[in-house]
Amino acid sequence: MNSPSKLQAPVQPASPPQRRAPASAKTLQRVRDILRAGREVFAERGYERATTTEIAQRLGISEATVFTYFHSKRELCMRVIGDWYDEIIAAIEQGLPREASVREQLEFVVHTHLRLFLIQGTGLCALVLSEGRTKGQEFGDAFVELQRRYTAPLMELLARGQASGEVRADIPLRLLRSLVFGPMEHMLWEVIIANRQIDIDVSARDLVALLWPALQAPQQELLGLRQLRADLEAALNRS
Amino acid sequence: MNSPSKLQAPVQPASPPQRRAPASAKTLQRVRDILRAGREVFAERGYERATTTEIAQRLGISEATVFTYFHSKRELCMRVIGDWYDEIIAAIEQGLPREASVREQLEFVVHTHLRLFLIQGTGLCALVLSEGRTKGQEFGDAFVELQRRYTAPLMELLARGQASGEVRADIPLRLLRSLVFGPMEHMLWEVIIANRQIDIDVSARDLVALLWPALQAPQQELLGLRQLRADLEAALNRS
Amino acid sequence: MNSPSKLQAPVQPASPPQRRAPASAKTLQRVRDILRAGREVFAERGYERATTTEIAQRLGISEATVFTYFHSKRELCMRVIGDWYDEIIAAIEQGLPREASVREQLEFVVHTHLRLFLIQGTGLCALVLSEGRTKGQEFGDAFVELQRRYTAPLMELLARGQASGEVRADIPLRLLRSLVFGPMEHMLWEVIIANRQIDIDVSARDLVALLWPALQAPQQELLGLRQLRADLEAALNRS
Amino acid sequence: MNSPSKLQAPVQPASPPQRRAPASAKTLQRVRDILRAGREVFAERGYERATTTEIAQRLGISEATVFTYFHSKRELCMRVIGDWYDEIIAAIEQGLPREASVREQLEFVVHTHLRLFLIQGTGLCALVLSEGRTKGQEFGDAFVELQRRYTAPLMELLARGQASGEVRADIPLRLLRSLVFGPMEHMLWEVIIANRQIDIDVSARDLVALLWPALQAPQQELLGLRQLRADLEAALNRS
DNA sequence: CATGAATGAGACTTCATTCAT
DNA sequence: AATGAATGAAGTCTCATTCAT
Repeated sequence: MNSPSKLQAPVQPASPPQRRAPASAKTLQRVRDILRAGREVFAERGYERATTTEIAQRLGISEATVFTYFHSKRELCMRVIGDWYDEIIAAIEQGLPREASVREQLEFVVHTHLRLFLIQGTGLCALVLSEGRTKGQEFGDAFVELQRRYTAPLMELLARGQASGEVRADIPLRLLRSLVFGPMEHMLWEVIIANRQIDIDVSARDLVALLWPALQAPQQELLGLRQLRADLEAALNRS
Repeated sequence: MNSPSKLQAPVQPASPPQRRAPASAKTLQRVRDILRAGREVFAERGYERATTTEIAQRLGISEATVFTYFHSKRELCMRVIGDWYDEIIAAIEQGLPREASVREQLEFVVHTHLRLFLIQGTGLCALVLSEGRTKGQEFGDAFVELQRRYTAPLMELLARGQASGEVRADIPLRLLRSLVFGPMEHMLWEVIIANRQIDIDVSARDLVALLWPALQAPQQELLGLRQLRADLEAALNRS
Repeated sequence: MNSPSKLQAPVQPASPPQRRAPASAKTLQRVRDILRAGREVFAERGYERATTTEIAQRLGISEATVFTYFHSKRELCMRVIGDWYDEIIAAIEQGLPREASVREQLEFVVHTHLRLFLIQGTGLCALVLSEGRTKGQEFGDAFVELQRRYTAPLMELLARGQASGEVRADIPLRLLRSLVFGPMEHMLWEVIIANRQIDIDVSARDLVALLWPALQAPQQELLGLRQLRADLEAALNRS
Repeated sequence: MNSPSKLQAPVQPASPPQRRAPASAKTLQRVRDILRAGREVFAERGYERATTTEIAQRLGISEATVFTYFHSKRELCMRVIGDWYDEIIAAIEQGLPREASVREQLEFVVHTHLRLFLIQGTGLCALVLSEGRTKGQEFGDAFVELQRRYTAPLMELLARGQASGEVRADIPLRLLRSLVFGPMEHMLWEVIIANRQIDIDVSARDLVALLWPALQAPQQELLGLRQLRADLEAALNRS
């Protein structure tokens, strides 16, 4: 949680005597409250249709109080997005079963993404999608870095897979990444637009099963399975 | 209105607001002009940041004239999106080499999508993405139908592939569709956000090459081996 | 009237086919109305305390209408000030009795300034004074040019006086200008702050009578004696 | 409060808000600090653009503390202006070389004014100029008295000059005062608006030299200089 | 005494939309 | 049909000021 993103100050004061404002417990709570309400409203409405009035109303505070803690609507939105990214990144980095096979790790990554997006993320996902386009202006510049960190765990995983031979190496990593994230986001998109519910566990398993042949080295799967059968037969003979 | 799609007319623009009028050539041209300018502005700015003022200015006409032909900004935007969908659908339906192999047809579909999206569609894509979320309100309801028609050619293609044995039949069509559209959209997304240029021909070919192994029917030996492996895993889990 | 100040578009369309908008009579009247109300309010309240709300209220129009004709409060204020300067400049340039003696012309300049300032200008004078300080930012840059044009008639007059021998030439023009404008503004200042009324005709005549000895070329005997005195003082300082 | 001026205390700061309190040294220091910071900020920004936040920040204290010692922003500003006036008045009253000639005293007055204005006063000068206009409301009433005390030394000086025959008596004192203060302020104004630097010593001497002929009784200068030459010749003959 | 925290009031500005001509 | 003109409604943001601790 709260890895050192350039976008935001950590909500938990990791190092106390760090900045000028000691950030009292009360202040911290207010910041958290506003971020929570802001996340809700931005997720529900998108940036333009979200209003600072509504964010304040949900907390039962004055609009001016929101601006006491965040200089602008834009800054608040950036913090909301940054925090959300950080949560996802932290959840994956901390939970990744690094000892398991590449395929199992891949399943974990996909499952975690689907889960976090679906809990509250659909709106935020759309928020990032629509606001990221204001590229080169206010948002967007910071988004590229967030996006990089966001996809880093998967990229490393795929690179390790390539090194170990579990993942085909004749395709650029970037394309492989699109192969994984793309369908995932498309599924989410369908969930959003068609308001259809899905079973996260099942969907994650199915998606990886579907992708896996494409990620493996050609014939690799076949070779692996033949080896498995041979091993099994040998084991049976030994027993 | 009285057009194939519930939202708009694909090639022959819809009748003017009053269906009493015979839709003179002049009126038709005005509607087309406004739709063209509207598409530009909505694509560049997104719904909220687009202004009717700018749309009128690009045509050198009065803002009020826009409202003579469209009841509201919202209606205009819907028509813009609807027309754009229709264009893509028509381009694919008309150009699809139905005699070629499924793989070749798939390549055509992917290539056409990438091309149309990248010409002017990135903005419109983001527009749909962000506005589609106003679900249950004004947009959104109509989008589901558009989405259905939009993905229909690919769905039919995949269905034919399954029937002919060229595409595996053990996976729901919907998942296969995500497998194709997902990476495609993800690539586009990278193009937008990172401002990176891609070669459409190469990208389309690479993407299909990558996807093909996952779409193909597994060979018989593979199927058997996979079943074996699944049985083993289940047994181990039970023990 | 409406000399080509860089600050404003002429209110009367001097050259009809000049800009895109033909500036209809109605529009021109609105612009004039807003400028009039704006001049009143800015003069009464100063820039910061003037509100666009009040300007609109005085005209019985919506606040939005004000912004239809002026992009911002700041732009409106600049136009107000620019127009006012132009009026003063035009009044002096057109009324100056160029055939009369320098002293009579000087009296005309002083009288005109006092008159125009006192009719409505006191507030505007203070406005320029207080807003000009935001130098190097928004205002101020344009003010230097306005100030130059504003003082140009007097400067030329003094220069002509120097050339003809009616005004002493041994003092920089700039200092002479301060000698004329300074007391004039100070009188105005007293009028404003002490709310005292003055007789413009009398005041103008008195002021010029007072200044004239200081502006005239010193007589020869005086010059020699002054030199003597200066030499003595220098010698004393050296001893 | 209980100070010479109705507005403030010149050297010993006024008592704290509650006159019950004995005005501890600590309290006095606080008041002085706030007045100092307030003077800076009001001078730099003008009344409206100055914020209590910035004043508190410059002292590293809470905004609320400012309001512990001053009831309102307005009151603080009045005290700031009053203190500044008192400083100028005190500097002139204490330094005036009453034994020297009227002309030399005049030079001292002009020099002192220029000096004090240019050190920090330009901003305060503009502050008074712009805020004095809120006549009849909060400021303004007290300003008349300040203005009177502020110009008193010069008025007395001119009156003495008239009595001694060194200054012409056929012109109202008030007009003579404008003749002195006017150009002085106009010079300052140019310094502010054009950001031009001047040499105070030189400027003061030049200005008085320029003004002196106008202040003298007609022919007075000539008479004075002739007397000087006669005295000199007599002295030389005696030596 | 000092202040952290909160806020009411109000400012400027934008924009889709209407209507008389 | 086309538009010039006007505006209601709403939004973001600022700041002096208050009050409990």
